[in-house]
Amino acid sequence: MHASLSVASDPRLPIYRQLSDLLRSRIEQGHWAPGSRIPPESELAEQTGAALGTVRRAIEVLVDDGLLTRQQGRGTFVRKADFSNSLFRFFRMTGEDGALLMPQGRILARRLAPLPAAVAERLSLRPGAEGLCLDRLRLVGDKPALLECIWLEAGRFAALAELPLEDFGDLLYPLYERACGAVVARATELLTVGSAGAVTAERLGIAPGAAVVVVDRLAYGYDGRPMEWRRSWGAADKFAYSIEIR
Amino acid sequence: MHASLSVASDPRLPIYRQLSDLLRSRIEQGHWAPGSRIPPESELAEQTGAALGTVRRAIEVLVDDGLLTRQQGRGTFVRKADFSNSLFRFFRMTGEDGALLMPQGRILARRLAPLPAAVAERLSLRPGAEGLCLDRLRLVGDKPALLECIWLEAGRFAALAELPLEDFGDLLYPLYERACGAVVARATELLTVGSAGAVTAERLGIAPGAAVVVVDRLAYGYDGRPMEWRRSWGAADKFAYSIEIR
DNA sequence: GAGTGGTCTAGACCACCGC
DNA sequence: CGGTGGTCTAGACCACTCT
Repeated sequence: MHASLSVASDPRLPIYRQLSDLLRSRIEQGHWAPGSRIPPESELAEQTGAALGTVRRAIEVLVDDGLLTRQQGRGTFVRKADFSNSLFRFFRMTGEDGALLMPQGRILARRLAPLPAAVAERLSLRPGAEGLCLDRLRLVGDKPALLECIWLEAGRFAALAELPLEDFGDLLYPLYERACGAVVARATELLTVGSAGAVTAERLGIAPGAAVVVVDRLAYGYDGRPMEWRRSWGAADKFAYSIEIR
Repeated sequence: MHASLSVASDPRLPIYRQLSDLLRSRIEQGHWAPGSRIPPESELAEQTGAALGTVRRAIEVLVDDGLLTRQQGRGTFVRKADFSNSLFRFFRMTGEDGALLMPQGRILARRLAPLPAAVAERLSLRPGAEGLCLDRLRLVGDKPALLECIWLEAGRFAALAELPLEDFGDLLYPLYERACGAVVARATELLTVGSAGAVTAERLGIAPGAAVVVVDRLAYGYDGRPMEWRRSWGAADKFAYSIEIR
């Protein structure tokens, strides 16, 4: 095929696959910024020498992967991940009256310290590398809902080490983007159940030893590399998660 | 379009949508049995008057929905749902050495009784309708792992009321199919965390009041109607579930 | 080799968006 | 109105499975 297709993609793969790999790499390398519009299908077809239907199929792959979204009449856009409610999806986050409430975030503590070995491994960093650790409380309607322990690479997130704690705001990921140019594309989570230690229980306002749901999250950037590790604790009696299986 | 398309499908919808609705209804009405092969795309195209590409797209919808699977060179098949491990996906089901173990099933009790109101509602049956209730223990390596309470419509599953308890085997869904001709297509599950009552704790071999994960499942047949409701309890310390979010 | 799904093309027209 | 994605067609050729 054309030159623009042969950029380090296995030529035995179907063209639409090679094309989607090409587009994916452009997105991951920041060639097209998150939220921005990519060129129209017709233009991509012309540039790559593929038929329009083939370009459409390549885009379809990335839409299914959650990297792009299409909007009829407007264009195709690099998707900005929206994690504003993702952790709270597992928990009931309504007030007394059942209304949805916007969770607040409050940084309890911040410190620079070597990354624990397990965290360093998950972040693909060398053990003992300098890390930035945040203790954070999330509240729904002024009541503690989640306690979070967050680890970041100190160098990349140096700006957060200086920022006044009051300026962190309720959402961290937009802050990462504003202050450090780090954009979260996706994340994996592991849910388990444990029991609250004394400190955790006190901060969450529950009885020591009470059951808590523990969510370990590893967040990745558009380059596919891990960026943030966090562990969250929430009262188990507030936990609910529904799923469809087939 | 052609007559075969206009079978009660909104004509304003795209043809591929109407077609997938048509195929879906045929599957749900048992026109093509689970596991069997549907006619080749070329034949469907000819019969319906649609282009091959349009038929392919309609099939694609159902493949994405999990109703069909394609096999290159062989054909397209009505998918048989395989729930053999679905409940255990949330739990660690390995032995001491980490090897995967086949869970066993043991019926503890069986009785005919009016469906509880909440169960009847979920099964879309009238309150007080006769139900068949099974108490079941699932074991991994001879150790209790899950306790289940299962409700079925008594009429449809009459064969199970007579069957010796030893003949139920380790998996219920294949039994439903063999004995009652009822095939499960999909299910929804709701996970919450609770604490074990005296009886539950004793049967699971855990301390009374210990945290348990509760899974409520509603299983549907190919006709889209609910068929079985079950609630399962498992020790929370064995619970683990991972998910990818974006 | 016959039959099936998988890929690809070239071109047409429609539906929606924003100016 | 022009530009975008959404649908649809008709046909070609490839890759795999089974016999």
